[in-house]
Amino acid sequence: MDKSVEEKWQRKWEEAKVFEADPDEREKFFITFPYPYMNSAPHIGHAYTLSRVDVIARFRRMLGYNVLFPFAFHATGATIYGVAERLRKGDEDQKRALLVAGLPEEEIENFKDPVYIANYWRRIWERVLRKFGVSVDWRRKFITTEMFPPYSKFIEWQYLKLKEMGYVYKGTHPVVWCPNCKSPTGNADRIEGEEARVVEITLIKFKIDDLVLPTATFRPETIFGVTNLWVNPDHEYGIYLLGEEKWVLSDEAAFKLKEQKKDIRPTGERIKGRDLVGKKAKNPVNDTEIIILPAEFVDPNEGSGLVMSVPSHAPYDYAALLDIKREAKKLSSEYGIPKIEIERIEPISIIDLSSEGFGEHPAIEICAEMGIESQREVEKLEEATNKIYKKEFHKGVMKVEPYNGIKVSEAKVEVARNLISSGKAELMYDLSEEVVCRCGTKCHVKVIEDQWFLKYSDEDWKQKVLDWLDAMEIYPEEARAQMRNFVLELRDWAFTRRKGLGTRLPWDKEWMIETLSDSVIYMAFYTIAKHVNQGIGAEQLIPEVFDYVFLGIGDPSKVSNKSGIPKEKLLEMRREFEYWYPVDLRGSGKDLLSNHLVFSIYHHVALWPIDKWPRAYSVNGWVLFEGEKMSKSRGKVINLEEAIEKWGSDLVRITLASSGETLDDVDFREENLRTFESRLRRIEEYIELLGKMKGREIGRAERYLISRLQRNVKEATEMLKKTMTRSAMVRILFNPMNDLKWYFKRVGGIDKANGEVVRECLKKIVLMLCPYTPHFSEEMWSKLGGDGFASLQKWPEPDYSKINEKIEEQERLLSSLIEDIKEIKGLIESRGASTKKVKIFVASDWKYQTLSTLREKRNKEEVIKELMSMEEFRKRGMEVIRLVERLFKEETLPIITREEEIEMLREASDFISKETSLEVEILSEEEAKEEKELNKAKQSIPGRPGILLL
RNA sequence: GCGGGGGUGGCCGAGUCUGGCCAAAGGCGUCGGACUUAAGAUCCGAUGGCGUAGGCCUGCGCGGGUUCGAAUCCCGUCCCCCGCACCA
Repeated sequence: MDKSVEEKWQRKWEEAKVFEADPDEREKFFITFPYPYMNSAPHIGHAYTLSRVDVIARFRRMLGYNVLFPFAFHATGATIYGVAERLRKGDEDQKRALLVAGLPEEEIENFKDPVYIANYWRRIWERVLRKFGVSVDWRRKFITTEMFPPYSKFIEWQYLKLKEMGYVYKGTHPVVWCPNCKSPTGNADRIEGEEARVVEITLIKFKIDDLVLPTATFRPETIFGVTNLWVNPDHEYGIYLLGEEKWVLSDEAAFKLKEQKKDIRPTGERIKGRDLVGKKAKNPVNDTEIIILPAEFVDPNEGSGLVMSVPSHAPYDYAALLDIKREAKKLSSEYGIPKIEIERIEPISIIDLSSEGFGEHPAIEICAEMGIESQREVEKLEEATNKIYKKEFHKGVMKVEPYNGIKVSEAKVEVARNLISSGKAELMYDLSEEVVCRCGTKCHVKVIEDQWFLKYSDEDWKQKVLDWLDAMEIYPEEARAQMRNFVLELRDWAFTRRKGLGTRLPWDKEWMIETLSDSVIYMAFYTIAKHVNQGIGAEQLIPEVFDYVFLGIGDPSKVSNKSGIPKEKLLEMRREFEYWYPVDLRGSGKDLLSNHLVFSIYHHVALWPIDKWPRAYSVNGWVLFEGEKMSKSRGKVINLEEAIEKWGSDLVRITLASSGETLDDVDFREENLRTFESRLRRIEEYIELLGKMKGREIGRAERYLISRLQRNVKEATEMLKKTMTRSAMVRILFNPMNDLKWYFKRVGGIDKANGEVVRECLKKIVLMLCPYTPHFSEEMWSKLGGDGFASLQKWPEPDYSKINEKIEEQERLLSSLIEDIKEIKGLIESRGASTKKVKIFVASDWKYQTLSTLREKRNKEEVIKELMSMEEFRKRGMEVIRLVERLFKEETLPIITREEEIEMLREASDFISKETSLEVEILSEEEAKEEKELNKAKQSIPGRPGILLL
């Protein structure tokens, strides 16, 4: 599509303010796209979701809705801020990344200012989106953060509201922390340990008098099976004060605990691991004396640096025990432990795993099975540990009091809770694997204090969200379950950050409201953004204004006095909000499924009554380019503006919007784009050829074409209502084009086609394409002599009365007849014979009678009985029965009558002749004479005449 | 680990809820033909295998089962993808 043509229509739309939406008497449709983050230019990934949203917006507009599609820009968060900061520090990698992404060199200096960055991309976004032809009402644009103070006022109002309602509280929580960057380290900020998670470890306090030996474990329930403790003899431990208690800890563990806000102080005393060996500690659950033994597998970096030994259920412990026993003599002399103390250690079985075929000591069994004999067989031990851990966790049952009979998975939680609450254990956080920050520093878990939380765990609140999730429309349907489960698992949300751009928490200015939390209800802001942009100052946007406009609380005169906003304006804003809200459809990528979209429901549910909650969500997958994942790091992101320059907006739009409609990722391929290009070109050709189409008749072929078109219109309409932009495309473009092709062939050439019928057909196709290819459609619409903008035409209404099942069936029968003839012809000719003529025998009348009897009865015996009661059938005997048997196998019985079939074939005989290059003769079964003819004629059934090739 | 979703023809992708019209829509690709000096584009046709008459065989991850009949329902099994919070 010619670029200048696209620009022409964009200009015309703008001049005519086609997409500026204000309240009126029509039914409204409010559609939104999550505002994009301003750290890059739009790429085809954005454009995919965007094209789908715009298709729906334009479709709804054509359906007669007053459609509002606004747009805004998101700048909240630490990413933009981080880019600027890294540039200020002279980070070359950052600079290179920006240049690779296409940023002009001279902008680098400017990019040291985060506000500049956001504004820079924002200008580009708006420019590109206009080129993309999205039907946005730009009067309502805005950007988040304190860059645009009215927005901050809006956010402040929201959080004051939530606090008032008791949904906000202050607490602590653990994060993965980089001590160098002094900030939490998200998955994307890590060179190592992207999958790492914060895990909870129980530190169980064994004691030697008042000295605490905390052993770290993931399996607190095994405390009942402890036979000894393990210490690394070569390691030096420190003695720390934890509150009132004296703890033996590796220094690493002490550091971790300190970062986790435990009250921990060094005493300066040190103790060697080997000095602990042979000592006896008390098991806190039963006061038994537990001997401390040396083991080299104990890693001071993990947990506390001390471990309890449960050889019955932990392969490592059993393997170490084997080592120890083997060297009992040596140990005895080295550490002065009586040999007997070592020899008499016996595994204590506490978990029943017989359901999995294990006996008393699963760890021993698996070690034997895998041939593990020493703690040095690390690889095997890891595998064995994993296996046993999983099996016991899922299938194991406790067999010691007071947990006898309880599943391990439950006992584990119980035991830990009881130990901790009775002061016999402490909770410690650790990482499931090592994490290294992008800056190269090793990370650990830090507990952040004074953090502000949104109480998403609140039962009533959560329940309301779940209920609404069941009630609202979600496309595709499978997204619903995902969101639902996310809500069920959702804990409280830490919604403030120390760093980045955003809006400050109004009552605690040290904190910024984080990026997902300031974007939950901003769709409401669109409804008034137009007025704000016309000159309402941030200082006028006092909470009372929002209370009134969004919630209808307060007296407009008083609010006007206090805020200085004219009362009329306030009333208008209120009316506008009432008119547009709620959001009718929010279309997004699947990345927002398990966060933003859910949070948005949460906040709507909290602040508004049910009639303002979001009506529908539509979610789609990512875009691959030529089968490959786009990735910023590899510089393989397809910039939207470049794509538009290269291919034109319409082709990019239609290719994207037609590429998918589910959560699966889609593939953007140039070859697909070329397909659309060729189909569009063909439409244009057909339009140009309209003058040559001289047919006047409305015959079978025309009725078929019209019927098929109506069917496609109907299906496309239904699909677009469900945001199925891909499935709809098949009905809008591919099917109709194939039908037209058939039609032209059927009537014997373009010049014989009925121009008026084709024109109507093309008009409908052009209009239905308009949401996808608005520029092209506008251009074709004017070529077709249509009035006004195609974008503002009425969406073709399916005319059910023109859907003609009979005609469709007849054309189907015709086409399969031709296929059959061709197949036979091919077979004959493949052996060198030639063909010249086809005789077509329409079935005898009694066969049609059989068919209609069959259709009424649907029961073989009855049908046969009834037919056999008639002399005419009886005399045919087996022939009738065979036919009934055969028809019974056909699931769809033709609805055609004999007369219709004959008429259809007569009418189409020239066509058949042309298609098969054979002379055609239509006969009835009774007209068959010689044996060859009789044989073939006999095979005829209704809808499927006998064929004889000569 | 927990949760969600999948495995369909050379590829992408419908169909699965509501079993039969499904050798399986649509698109891509491939092959043959037309056009062209040629290539490309475009158009026409074919595209699971076999087949001297419209048929037959195989087939929707794998193995079983239910049924007159299964891509569709049930059981088992293997494999793959996505999310899991301080990244937006």
